[in-house]
Order: sequence, then C-alpha cells, then structure tokens
Amino acid sequence: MTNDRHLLLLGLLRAQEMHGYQLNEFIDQQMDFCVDLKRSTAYYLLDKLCRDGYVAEEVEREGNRPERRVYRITPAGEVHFQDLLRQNLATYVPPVYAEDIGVIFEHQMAADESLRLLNARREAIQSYRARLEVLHVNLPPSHTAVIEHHLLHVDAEIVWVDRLIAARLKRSPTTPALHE
Amino acid sequence: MTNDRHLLLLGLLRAQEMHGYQLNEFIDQQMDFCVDLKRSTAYYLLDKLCRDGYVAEEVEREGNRPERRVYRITPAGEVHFQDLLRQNLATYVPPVYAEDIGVIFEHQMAADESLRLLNARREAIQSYRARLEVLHVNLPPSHTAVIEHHLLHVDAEIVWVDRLIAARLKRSPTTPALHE
DNA sequence: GGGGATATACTCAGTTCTGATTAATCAACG
DNA sequence: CGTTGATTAATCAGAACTGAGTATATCCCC
Repeated sequence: MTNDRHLLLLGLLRAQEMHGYQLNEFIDQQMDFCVDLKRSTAYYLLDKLCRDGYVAEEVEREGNRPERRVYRITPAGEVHFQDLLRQNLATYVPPVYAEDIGVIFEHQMAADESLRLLNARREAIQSYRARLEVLHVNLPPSHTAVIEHHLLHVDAEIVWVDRLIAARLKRSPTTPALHE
Repeated sequence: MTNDRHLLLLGLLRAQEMHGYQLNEFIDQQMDFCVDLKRSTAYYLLDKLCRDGYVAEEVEREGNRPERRVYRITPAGEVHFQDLLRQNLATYVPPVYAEDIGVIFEHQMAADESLRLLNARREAIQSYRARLEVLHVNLPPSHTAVIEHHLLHVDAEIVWVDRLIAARLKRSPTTPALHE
C-alpha cells in the first residue's frame, strides 16, 4: 500500500521538522536500501499529506532563491502516524514477486538458454547479498533488523533459484554445467 | 517494473488470443495468488501494448451489446516477449518490504502494544502460510514452483517476526507472554 | 574573475493505475 | 412476463507516480 510511504514520511517528520530537500537527502542516504521513493514522489506525498491535514507547511522566502517549505507534523498527523504504525506492525501483506511471472513461461525456452539465464540470476542475487553483508557491518545497529530481514529473504531466493536450476537440469540434462 | 505485467499479458496472449474479459477471468482464477492486477489496469495495459504494436486488437460488434475486442500477439510482440522473459529470468530486483518501515519506528511504542501487534502479525503470516499449503496440494504441478517460492519467503518472514518479538522481549521484558 | 561543477530546492507535463460506474444479456423465480 | 440478480464487457474521471526540466547559490580551480 501507499500507506507505508505515508508512515515513513510522518515518522521522519515526527522526529524532526524538515523541508522536502532535506527529507529526500535523508532517505537517499540512510534508507536507500529498504525504500524506493523518487524525489518527485516525495514532494507529491508531502503535498498530499498537507492537503489531508497531517502535516503543515510553512513557506520560507529568502532573497530571490527558489522558495522552500518547512514541513512539520500536525496533531492529526500524529494520530494518523500511530494508526498507520499499528496497522503496519499487525498485518502481513505478501509481496508480489516479479520472478514468478518469468518461471511460469520458462519452460517454453530452450534448456540451454534457460540455464544460462538462471545462472546469471543466481549471480545477481549473490552480488546483492554481498552488498547486504557490507551494509550489515557498516550501518548503525538501528538498521540491523531491516538488513537481517533482507538477508533472510535473499537467502530464500538463492535456495529457490537453485531449485529451479536443478529442476531444469533434471528435465533436460543438456550441457549440464555452465559455470565452473 | 511494470515490464513484468507486460510479460504476463504477452505470455498469456501468446498461448491463446483472448478478449480482455477472458484474460481478466483467467488471471483472477488461476494467478490470483502470485499477481496483483486490477481489471481496469489490465484493460489499460492491453491498450498500451496495442499502441506499442505488441498486440493487435480486433473489434467485434454484435447487436447493440457493448463491443468487445479480441487481442492477439503480433510478431513484434513475440520478439518483445522473448526479450522480457530473458530479462526477467536473468535479473533479480529485490522487492521493497512494507514491514521494514514499521520496524524502523517500532521502538517508539510501548513494549506491550508492540508485542501485541507483532503477535497479531505472526498469526497473519501463519494463516497466509496455511492458505499456501492448501494451494500447494490443490493447484496443478505447473504452479508448484511458484507456490514453493512463496513458502520459502513466508517461512523467512516467520523467522524474522520471531526475532523481532524475541528482541523486543529482551529489551523490555514486560508482560512477557500474550498468547498461550 | 570567469566559468564549470556541485548543491539546493522544487515544478510540471506526461504516464500509469484504480475505484466506481455503465450497459447489455441471461437465467430463473413467482 | 416483469424484475431481480448474476455474468459478460469495458469505460472514465481522478489519484498516484515519475523523468526531465527550471532556477538560484556556492565552491573551487585556472
């Protein structure tokens, strides 16, 4: 849901009032690995939150610079934050996995090519896992729970792609080994 | 990416030409558990695929019924399908997990409430897992790979929520057991 | 001291997605 | 044989999202 983005922005503004640019910088630098929020989308959401009365904006003019707005959470926003947080913590919305669509049609491909592609995927997953490991040791402890979450899922993903590769090899054992 | 939705539609139309309604019925009945595609979105995507030349539509008029269009894949669409399938199989785009946002702010809550909510989540995950198990034995073998994919991830999710609960209990061991 | 890169700060037109609605057909019940 | 509820089939206004663009200030090197 887009609710989680509202939760994110309200949570950040709750800790500290900010203008849009600052907020975007923060998200890009600290939360890049777990949220996907374009800068223009953030501005859109801030405006929406504003229209809904959950944040208030104050325009700052200085010389003839482009104007900047400071956003701060309102009492209604505070309540909404609590609601969204409770909702987020208490529910589980299973994600949609893009990879599912591919495997549905995978059998329509030549075994060789299919295996080559799946091996490439395996490497892509591994290299993403490596990046997570780096984050795991570098990021502050406040992020470890999230990183560990991603590690659990990425490991599940490796198990799965290995199963797919094994299954494909079993069905049509042509040119078995492509890597090492 | 929205590319995966294009892949899905092209893949289905490749197997059999259809009109929009038929396609929507099929997706709702057979693929509900792994794709999230609103009917109106499907019509939008079909139109887009059409404008891009990947599918051709043929309008069927009959009496004064609302008109229906039959969609079939074009040669360009066939090529595009191959490209999208290769791309899908060879890459890994880590999903964004909604739950991450919640845990970032979870520590700002009373321990009691946090534990209550996380336990509710645990149950939600378990009940989703149960539904997957039912699908696992009921759906045709063509779907088993996908179901197993979801089972792997849902199990990862249970491990994670248990860790969160344990960590919260360790930090503030108030009213330890909420369920049984 | 001029000019090219970088940082600050947002806007906007265009694309994508969705909930609500429309509209005809059909089955079936009293 | 009228009306009501499901089925077939798709539209559309509006919400959500994004890439490309605008505009000023500031830093720094030659």
